Amino acid sequence: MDKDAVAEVLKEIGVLLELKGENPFKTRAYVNGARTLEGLTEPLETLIQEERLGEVKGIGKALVEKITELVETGELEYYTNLKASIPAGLIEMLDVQGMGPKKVKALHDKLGIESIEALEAACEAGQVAELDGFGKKSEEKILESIAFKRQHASHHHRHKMLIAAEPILDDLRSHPDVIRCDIAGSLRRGKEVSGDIDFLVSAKDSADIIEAFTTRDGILSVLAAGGTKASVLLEGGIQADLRVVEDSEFASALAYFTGSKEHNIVMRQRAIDRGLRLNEYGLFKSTEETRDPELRLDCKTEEDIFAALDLTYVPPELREDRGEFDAAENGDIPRLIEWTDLKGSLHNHSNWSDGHESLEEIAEHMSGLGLAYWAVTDHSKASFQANGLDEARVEKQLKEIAAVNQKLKDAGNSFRLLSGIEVDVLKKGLDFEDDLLAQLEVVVASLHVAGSDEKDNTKRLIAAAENPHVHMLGHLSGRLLLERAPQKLNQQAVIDACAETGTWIELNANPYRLDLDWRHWQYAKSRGVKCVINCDAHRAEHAGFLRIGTAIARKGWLAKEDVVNTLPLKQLKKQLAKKRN
DNA sequence: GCCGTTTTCGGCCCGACTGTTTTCAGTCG
Repeated sequence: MDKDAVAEVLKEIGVLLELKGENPFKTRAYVNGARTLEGLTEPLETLIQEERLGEVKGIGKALVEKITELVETGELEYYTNLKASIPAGLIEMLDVQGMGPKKVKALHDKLGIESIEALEAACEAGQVAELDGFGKKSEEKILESIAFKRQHASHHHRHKMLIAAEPILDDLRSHPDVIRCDIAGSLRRGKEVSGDIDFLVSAKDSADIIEAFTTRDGILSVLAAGGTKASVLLEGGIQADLRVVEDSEFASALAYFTGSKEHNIVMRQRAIDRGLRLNEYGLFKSTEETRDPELRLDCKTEEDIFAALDLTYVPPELREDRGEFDAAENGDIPRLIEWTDLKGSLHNHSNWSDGHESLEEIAEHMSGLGLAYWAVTDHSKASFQANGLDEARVEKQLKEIAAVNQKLKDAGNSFRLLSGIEVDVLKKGLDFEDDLLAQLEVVVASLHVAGSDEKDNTKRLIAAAENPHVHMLGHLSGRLLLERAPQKLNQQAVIDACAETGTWIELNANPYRLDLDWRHWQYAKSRGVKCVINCDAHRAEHAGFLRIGTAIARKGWLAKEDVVNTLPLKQLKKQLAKKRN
């Protein structure tokens, strides 16, 4: 079992223990352990073999034993027994608004409720309101939440959130009463999916801002509206929250509402260690509960707060308690990549396979955006459903790309199309022979049809990485966010193979993929593996994915020099030639 | 369950809100 699968088991143990009513700090220890595993920059197998796993902070004796059992046998008796003792439906019930472990447990103990359906029926029958700690209102809220969950997905892809959020942000910023305004929450942290959009505003007077926010076009319903906060439901079932604060509180409120929760916990502990207290209202010279302005340190910006806690600034994308505190203490926070650093994309499609535009149209559009190059990597013949190219069509397309480039050159335009292929990684090997691949400037190898055997899938991808003509692996895990889980695969083993062979790994910037996942990039970077942020564009407007992919790369701690397609064309070509030599 | 030059036991982040309560437990972010 690989470390991600182990982490998933530990997280589930945490949830199960909560439902059992275990000590909350014990449940947290499991969740912390899971997150620690995800962030390891050394292979888990090595740590186990060398008996160094227990030296990792957050992993003690009990977790070492359990993790070792999982890695070595793929199973864990403790987990199997725990799972068997708790009905699966209880976990699902935690997703209902207002339902936490205690309430789920009470409903199970007293009414024998084990599923959302049973919960709904009990509410409708009025049984829930009879219980201690519940009432008529609880019953109504539970029914409302179940209905809402059925109608709307609980999370939304990043591009949908940005499209919904940015016009609102613009309007808030142009409101005369608004002093400062920003998006907070997971959207600001660059997360691949978010549950809601958080807006933070500082203003002298909040009433008019709340009014404007709750009455704008495109709002399905107002969920709550008070003096300083409001929640609305936008079209598409997206929830948006607004919080208005005093300008003197803006920095601490922005830090607080940006999170993550885990990051905030460490920040507050650092404050305590220095005899201070940090909350959303400020950083105070007191360890007692206070909002006294006299005791408040003057922090106008988030930078000031970090500085007061002896840290350099931590960009929002890194605030996940995955090593940012050590780095910020030592001045080792990298200068993260900006999307304007990118010069092109190396995995894209045209109307030769399942893309929308012709080669000429693509060149015109991408050149117009100010990019320097754009690789055309249509599907190979095994992807029949996508109109994949056979050998003869590849040869023909090569000539057409040369013709388009000649035209650009004659017109004095330095933009270039690069020839290429997204070659299928099949059970028997790559879909094309080496001599054909050698003729193409960019070769992306992608596993489109994975088997059910983890070892076999892993082996196939490692073999692809070992091919000297393959520059990079495309959308490694094959996941579709909120739709399809990753393929059965030992991603760490594939990353190791890429490190050894000098193969790049794509960060597929399609908002449904964002694959390789940001959680793996710190490890890949530590092994010296280079990243390529690719649009996997099927339409010209997909060039905009570069911005989303960059947010994920930043979350993975990547700097400009870690990403190959920040290079100008000449240097990129040199790097492309490197592996083949 | 984890952690520790003030500790191997007794801590473990913080505040608001909600609905249920006469003072608070549970949930949420």
